[in-house]
Amino acid sequence: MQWFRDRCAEAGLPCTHQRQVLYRALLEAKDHPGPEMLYERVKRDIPSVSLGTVYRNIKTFLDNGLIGEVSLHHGPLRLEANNTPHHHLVCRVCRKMFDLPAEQVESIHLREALPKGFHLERFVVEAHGLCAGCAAPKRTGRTH
Amino acid sequence: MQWFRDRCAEAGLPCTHQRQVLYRALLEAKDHPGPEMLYERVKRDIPSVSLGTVYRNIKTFLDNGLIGEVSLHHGPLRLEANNTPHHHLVCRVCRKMFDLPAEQVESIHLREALPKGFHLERFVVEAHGLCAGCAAPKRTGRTH
DNA sequence: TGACGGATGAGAATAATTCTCATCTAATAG
DNA sequence: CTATTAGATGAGAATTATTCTCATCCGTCA
Ligand SMILES: [Mn+2]
Ligand SMILES: [Mn+2]
Ligand SMILES: [Zn+2]
Ligand SMILES: [Zn+2]
Repeated sequence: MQWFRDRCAEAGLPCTHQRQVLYRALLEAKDHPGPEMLYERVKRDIPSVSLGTVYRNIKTFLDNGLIGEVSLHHGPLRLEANNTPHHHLVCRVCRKMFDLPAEQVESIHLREALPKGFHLERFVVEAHGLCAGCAAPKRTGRTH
Repeated sequence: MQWFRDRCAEAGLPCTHQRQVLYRALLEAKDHPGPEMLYERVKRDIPSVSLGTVYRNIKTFLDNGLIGEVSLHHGPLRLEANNTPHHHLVCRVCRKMFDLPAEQVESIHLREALPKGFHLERFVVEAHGLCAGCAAPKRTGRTH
């Protein structure tokens, strides 16, 4: 939590009671919770907190790198008819996705066994980075 | 497309004009489109199609394995404070997620270079399967 | 302490998805 | 080829997820 207060100070973010409780809820969570779940947990300490504040601060924390999103794929469903085994390249900025044939990736190996009880079906690999468009250096001068 | 008609017959699904156009749109798409995008594309051929029909048939196709979802993570945002490098085990049924420390996965190697122009930042690995709860055999007898 | 810029709570607005129901149509039997 | 009918469709309401607006409040810094 001291780390949290320091990062708020660095980023020029007021360290409000709501923010501290929200961040602590996320620190203690082991279940990768979503906004509604965090709202419930924050409400235990601050019954008057609003859902809007939870969403607003989640976004603030993400923008400042205080917390992370579990996946680049939240939001609308995305689909494909391609049923050959393959992985994806994903642009972290525009979220375009490109196919990466499975045979192009060497098989995955673990150094230890998976936790007891989990029944593994397959490994999915995503290459995250910037697509050609998003990696291109900004044009000099006018931006439009 | 013949494959599509055969699979519809197998599954006992009427092979409607809407379904054929929707499936063809997905076959021809290389951009992993979402429901709104598919709706636009189907409307070119069937201007009267409704967005509800697009969503309904997407779900029908998914349930019957005719098409695939790109990721298990669409839907509400999920978050974590854990900023150590790590991957995840993901249950395909209940979508619970468990951490998998990065050092437990041997580094990823490609057999060919990535497509020109993509700037790789990191590989993300997901172990998909069934969690202990979802893998447990159904109790015999009553289901509740 | 006091001033003030950014944060908050309440609730409206928008986006994403699902549901309801009257009507229509693909599949099949005659 | 027509009649039958189970299931599909279009329209739009309902629900869920997220963002926005604004009057008021509070953490920070002088
Ligand atoms: Mn793909
Ligand atoms: Mn994690
Ligand atoms: Zn991009
Ligand atoms: Zn599960």
